Amino acid sequence: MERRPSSEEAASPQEVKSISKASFRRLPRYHQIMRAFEDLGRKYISSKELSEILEINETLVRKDMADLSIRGKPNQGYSIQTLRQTIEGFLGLKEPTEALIVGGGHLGKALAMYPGFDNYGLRIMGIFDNDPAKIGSDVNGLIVEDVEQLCRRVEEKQIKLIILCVPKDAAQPITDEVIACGVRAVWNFTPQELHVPKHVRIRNEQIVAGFMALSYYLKSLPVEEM
Amino acid sequence: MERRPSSEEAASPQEVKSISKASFRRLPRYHQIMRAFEDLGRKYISSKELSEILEINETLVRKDMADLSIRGKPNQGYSIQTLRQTIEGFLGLKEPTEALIVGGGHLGKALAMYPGFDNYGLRIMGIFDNDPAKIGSDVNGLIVEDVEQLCRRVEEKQIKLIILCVPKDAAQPITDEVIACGVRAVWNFTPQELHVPKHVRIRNEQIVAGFMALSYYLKSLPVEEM
DNA sequence: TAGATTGTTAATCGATTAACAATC
DNA sequence: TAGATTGTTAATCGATTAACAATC
Repeated sequence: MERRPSSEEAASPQEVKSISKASFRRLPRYHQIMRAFEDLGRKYISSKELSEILEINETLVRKDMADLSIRGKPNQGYSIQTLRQTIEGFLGLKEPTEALIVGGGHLGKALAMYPGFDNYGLRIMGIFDNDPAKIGSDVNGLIVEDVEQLCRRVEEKQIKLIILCVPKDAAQPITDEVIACGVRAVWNFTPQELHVPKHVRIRNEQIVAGFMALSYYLKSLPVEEM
Repeated sequence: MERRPSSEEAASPQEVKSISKASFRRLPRYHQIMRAFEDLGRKYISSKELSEILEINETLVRKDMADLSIRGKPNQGYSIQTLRQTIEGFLGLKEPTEALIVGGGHLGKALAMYPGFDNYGLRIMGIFDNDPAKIGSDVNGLIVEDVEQLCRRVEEKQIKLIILCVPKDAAQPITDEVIACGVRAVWNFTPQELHVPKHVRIRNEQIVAGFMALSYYLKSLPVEEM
């Protein structure tokens, strides 16, 4: 019998034409929720349930599904597996992404050891520092290398992504250097604003931004509620 | 001579009535840029310059300033110091916020040692774990305490903010526990979606979300550019 | 079938941008 | 003064929501 796509078949990345910015930003949370529900053995989830977890409107969830070209089943909802796989396909999480970490401080080490990255195709291929005391030490099976070697390794392994965990002042020079060697994306954990050519993508993880939002909330609490 | 507010005087928090959500989200980046420019000794910055750094429209910058009740000087721009102080006042960064870290793994340690928090009034008052091997060890001058003591410390010190760096499965139970002891905000570094009462604010730092956005970009690069 | 749920269109809301007058 | 820049209003754009028909 000929195999036809079932109504809740995952859209391949190509099938997802375009997606709104706002919808794009919600994908990681959808993905995480799908993983949690899969662990619980659930097969379907309704837009109502999703909307309650994400604290957004039910219609918005259905709009997001439509953007992803995912079709649900009346009376049942959306296939959890399909939704997860569609997001993974769309974001390219099924193909591996090799990355190097620059900076062997606490944060760099914490990221090198983060066990979850595997699930998203992120492979940490090396970690670099300029401190002789750190060079040669073992981090989760990786040997810390001299940052002098960084560019060579980028070229050898055709690395496209750098994870930046260096002190602020080193951020821009290292970024310039690795871009010259072919890097296309920088995951920036420093508080430095980086300047890069148009073909390079930056993602700033300004850790302190999260605190600021909470501080605002805590400070504006009515006194009697404190 | 009577002191009158100069045209670029900082608005006190009360003076900033309300601010759009989108504008609120930009405050941390404005703040960071102001710090960098102060270090360089600059006094004023124009909306054009800011718009270029942030890659947003010039008018939007002026709208944000208006939201913050900050007035610029024609021909000069906005006072860097005023802008920084207004944001700090608005977000409550001038008053200290005491917090406890739960989880003494790599990430918990990295956060406990993060030197930048001081500048934002964030004071890490303790770090907790349930692993006997970690309890009693020193992290940046703090002694890791047994998580059994957590609630007691929250109450003693009237802690309102918890920084959560525990394994996924421990996230919800610990959250429930500290909320019962009076905590009002949770800075969640675990990938667990948390359920909390309405009066508690959550900030999720889903680390992996940043990677997903970069993965999408890298995977959708035209082949000849790879 | 009735009920639950999806899917889509039109209306609304909020954020951004264009245009231009006001100011130093 | 001319030029640079702010400040504000109206127009536009994009995202969200309400309403309701379609489906199992």
